[in-house]
Amino acid sequence: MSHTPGIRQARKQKTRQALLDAALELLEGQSLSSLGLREVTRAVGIAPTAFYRHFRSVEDLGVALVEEALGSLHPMVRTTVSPAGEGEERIARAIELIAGHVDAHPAHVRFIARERHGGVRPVREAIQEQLARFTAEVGEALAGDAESAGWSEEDLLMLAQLYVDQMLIIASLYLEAPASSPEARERVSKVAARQLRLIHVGRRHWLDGTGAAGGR
Amino acid sequence: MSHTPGIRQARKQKTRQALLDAALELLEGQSLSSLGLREVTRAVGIAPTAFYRHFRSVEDLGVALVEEALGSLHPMVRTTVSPAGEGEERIARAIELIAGHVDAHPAHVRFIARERHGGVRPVREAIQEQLARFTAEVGEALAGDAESAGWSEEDLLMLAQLYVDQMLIIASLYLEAPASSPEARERVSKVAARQLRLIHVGRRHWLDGTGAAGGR
DNA sequence: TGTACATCAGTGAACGCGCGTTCACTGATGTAC
DNA sequence: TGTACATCAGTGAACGCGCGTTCACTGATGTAC
Repeated sequence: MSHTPGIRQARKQKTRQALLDAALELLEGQSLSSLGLREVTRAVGIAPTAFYRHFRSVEDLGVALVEEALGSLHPMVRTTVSPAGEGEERIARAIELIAGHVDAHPAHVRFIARERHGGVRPVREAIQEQLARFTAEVGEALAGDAESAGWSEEDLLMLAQLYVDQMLIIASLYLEAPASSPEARERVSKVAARQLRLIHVGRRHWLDGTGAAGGR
Repeated sequence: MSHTPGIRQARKQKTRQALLDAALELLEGQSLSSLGLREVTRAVGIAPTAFYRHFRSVEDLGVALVEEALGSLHPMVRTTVSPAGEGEERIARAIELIAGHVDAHPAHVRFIARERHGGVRPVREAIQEQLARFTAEVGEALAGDAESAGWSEEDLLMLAQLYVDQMLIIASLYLEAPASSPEARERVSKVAARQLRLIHVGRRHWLDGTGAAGGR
């Protein structure tokens, strides 16, 4: 506690953040695997060598971007998925959450969509790890839901995975819709709502027909 | 018909294919936006300048790869989705199709997954175009299905889109499962089957409750 | 069939350029007394 | 409070390297007669 250096540490943090911000902006038009260290430092206005005071490599910066893009999203997802409410209302809530997030952080969303299957292994793995966490969290939230009575653990996780993947798909549909066109965005919202609704219908009738839990 | 040059054209075609093959292999470990022209010609064993006899740029080669990866897939998808059969059986058929395709052409599948949201616009657009074609084709196939009686055109396309996205997700799950581990692949098959089954259940009950076509 | 000319896939030298990384440095901030 | 020393974020010169692209070329294949 006594060693809060202050000024020096604060400035370092600021430069670090500037590097992350500049990289994210440059990544709107290219993949991480082609982003250059000099490109980033040039955008920030510092010497190329200063980069090494903050990251070991561009890959390393990419991993930090994953944390920045997804780390703070967990509480949001939990509170959106978890609490009860009528099905249709929860769908609307989820879609608003996604649309709002894409509006607020388009570059982060694009980065995740792009690098999820991108050419930089450590970044890919960091993203998969975060998505696995989301799946587990959504699974827990679903478990505490009356509609999940009688569901096996396995089925709950499979549904959670379906939801998480669907959210990413919806997010990237919003990304592709020109921000300038409210009609395009409205179209995305409508299709997304219908898809979530269909999944919801499937969920409600999952245990029909069989006395047991969903196996053939 | 009289001007089938023969030898020269055949050799050119062969070199072009060698460039595509070498690029695809190099792309297993990186993104298109960081793939170098010299890298590709070096792998083929020709002079860098010869590249220009076949493609205007690496981007251009990427667009050709999209055609190679997805162009021949349309008939397969049509025949797999279209013909009747019990629901469970059709699901098994679709999953086998996907697993088999990933086994036969892993690099193509990885390329599509990676570049779908990748950093090279023309390639991204070529992929979106192909996927839109798949969606339209699946939509047509669904329309000719007894289970789609009473469905609006809009709902059919939304379902088709859900299926196409789901197929891509399943394909990339297979990609991530180590080829050496039959258990991992079996796990993917099981989850995928359940997800398709849940969508199918949703589809069967889509029109319940409302007399009309799927609105709130 | 043979000859003369045209085409064109692939070559190899050359270019200017930006890259990642190293190194010894500077000078403001932090710390001990 | 003042002084002497330590830390460390950022600098700037220098390096060797591979890149994409240009150009005039070569020699096998194709074509016209």
